[in-house]
Amino acid sequence: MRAGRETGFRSHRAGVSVVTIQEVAKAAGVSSMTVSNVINDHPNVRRETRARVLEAMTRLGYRVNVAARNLRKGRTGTIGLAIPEVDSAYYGQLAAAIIAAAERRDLRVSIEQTGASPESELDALSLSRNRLYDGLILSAAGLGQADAERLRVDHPVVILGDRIFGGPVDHVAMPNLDASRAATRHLLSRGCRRIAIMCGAVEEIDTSRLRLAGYRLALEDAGVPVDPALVQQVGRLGMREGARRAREMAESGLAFDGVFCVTDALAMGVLRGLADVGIRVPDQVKVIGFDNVASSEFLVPSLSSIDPDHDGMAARAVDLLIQRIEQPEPSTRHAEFVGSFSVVIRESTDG
Amino acid sequence: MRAGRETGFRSHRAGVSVVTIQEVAKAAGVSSMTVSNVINDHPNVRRETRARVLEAMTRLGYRVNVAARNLRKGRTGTIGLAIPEVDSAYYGQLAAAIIAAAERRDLRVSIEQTGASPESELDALSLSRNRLYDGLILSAAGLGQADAERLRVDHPVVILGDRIFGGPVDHVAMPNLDASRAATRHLLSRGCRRIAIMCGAVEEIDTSRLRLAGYRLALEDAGVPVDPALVQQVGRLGMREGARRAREMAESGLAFDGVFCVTDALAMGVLRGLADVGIRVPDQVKVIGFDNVASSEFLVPSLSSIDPDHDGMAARAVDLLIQRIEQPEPSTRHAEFVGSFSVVIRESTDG
DNA sequence: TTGTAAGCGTTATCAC
DNA sequence: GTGATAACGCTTACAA
Repeated sequence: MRAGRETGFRSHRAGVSVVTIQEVAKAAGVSSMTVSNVINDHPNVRRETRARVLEAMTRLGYRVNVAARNLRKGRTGTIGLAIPEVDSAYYGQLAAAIIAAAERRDLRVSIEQTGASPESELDALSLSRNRLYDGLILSAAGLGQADAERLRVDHPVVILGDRIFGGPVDHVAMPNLDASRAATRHLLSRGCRRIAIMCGAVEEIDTSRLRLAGYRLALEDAGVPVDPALVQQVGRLGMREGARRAREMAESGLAFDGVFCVTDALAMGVLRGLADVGIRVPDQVKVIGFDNVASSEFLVPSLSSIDPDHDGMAARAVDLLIQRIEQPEPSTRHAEFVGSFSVVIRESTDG
Repeated sequence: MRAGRETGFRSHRAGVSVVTIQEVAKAAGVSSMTVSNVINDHPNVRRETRARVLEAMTRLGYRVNVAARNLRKGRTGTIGLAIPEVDSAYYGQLAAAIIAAAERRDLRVSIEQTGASPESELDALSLSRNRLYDGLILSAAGLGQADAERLRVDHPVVILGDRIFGGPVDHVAMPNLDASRAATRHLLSRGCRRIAIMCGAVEEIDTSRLRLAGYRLALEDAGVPVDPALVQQVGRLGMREGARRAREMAESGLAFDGVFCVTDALAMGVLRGLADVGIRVPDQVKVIGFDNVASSEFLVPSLSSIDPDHDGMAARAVDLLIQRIEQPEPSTRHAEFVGSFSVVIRESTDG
């Protein structure tokens, strides 16, 4: 294991030597502390000394060992972001917003994919508690209200999403109810009276349940009866499911003149499914989605949608996490923040 | 800094105690080594001892300190994946494929966004060399052939992409030339004779240049002259640029009956742009993309595309990286792997 | 302005 | 099967 300590070299792997701060110090004729001070831009180093150290660092090819630094500092400068999938437009955009917000606060972000399983989400939590990250932003899709207590950890965590409210953690949520109500109201304002909603299962408190509630409120506001046949629940909130269900709805003879989809992915599928069966959007049926993913603007017809304030939510989540990291006051009450939204009107409802 | 060592508690942050292996050891009446052996599932621990240790661990709420372990082991069990953007369908799918491949090899993946800037890409490289990751898969978009030498590092790196060939690193590339030739040939086979290509600037060796070369070859194969007016270079390979340029092409009076777009994002934009000016796809113009992103199947019309073997490329990249990690033979020749592809025919070329 | 000493929490080594 | 010891490479605290 030891290989020529005297020579000033140690190796982890055959043939590859690792330069330490000590070796730089020896080469520059200073102590290791001075090297450390140079690395960390501490003021109390003479220009000349600094130059000598820097020269030695370059010459030897020195690289900090982040693991050692993290161990010593008890901080990593990195936060974890756990999302269900990296290959979805929505979570991609969310991740980009979080990265941007964290960067402004000099934090790195490490993205972790959970596949929406409760186990993986708890794993991510563990890793964070294991001091791999200074804190974790968890976009919960697998864990539910019943698991709220498991989030009672002595480590900074912010929950993003709609499955856990009032838990023992800070929480940033979407404006589900109001936004869905507005989306449905928009369809009503365009003359729709038989408005379907396409959502996921609503056993738990989650995105689908909240958005369904908004839909119902809007219909009640307008005095339009809620027809259970128009509540279409699908297994996954993806394009394939949206397309298939839209075709089924049309072929079953169900009468509808509008569809509110709880995600843009579903809505993209619906546009496709309606095209398959020759239903014209927006002439015969109007469609609105939720999330305003980047591609919605470029679909044919372009897709009306709810634009949630990704950037605002991301900034808030990062802020909350940083607060917890810097001042972990276990007794502090936990924040619940709900983002804002706007209705983006495009061709799919503009007929 | 020290807070009641006697009580068995130490704290990094006010009010938050951190349980160490030592404390578990004391509580279980064993040495810290035995605890370590239990944690790491070493065989040489008596069942009874193991039980006692596990009980103490649970009782005290022990969590490994990953930083300490990484420092001691010289390994992190994590590889870095540096991609230009996390909010693009293509890179999202690529990341998902890499994560899946790495998971099969018991490696975690940390995703890093570079924004396609050379500096960020070199940053990612540094972090990896700083032993934050065991190795790095770098999807280069900012660095070019001229920077190849900067990749000569004593640390495992695999380059993914088309901007650096024959560099001092392992390299996994797309089948650009053949696939573009096949895409163009497909348009020819559907009767197109005035085929435009939409690509990025081609100053350097990169995706656009290689795909343009494939396009030219296919035309030459078929004896169709290459009209420079049909080579449309745009600034970014995104939807917005595709849409704008398609409109401009149509409005300028340029005659074309097919468009080969070097990314599906461009192609989505083109479909939109052509719709804006009332050109019917595929009747008047046929369109084919490249990448076969998930949404292409659901567009109206659905988009023909080149399906690169993401999974195969991802698996290969991870394999190569693992080889380098496990047996860092600096002298080994560097591998160049080119993936396979298939042409996926959909409505946009099927008229 | 610079150096000394100690220790962050873990695991490899080797002795028992 | 278990334990004592010594690092891993770095930075905080304090002394010079």
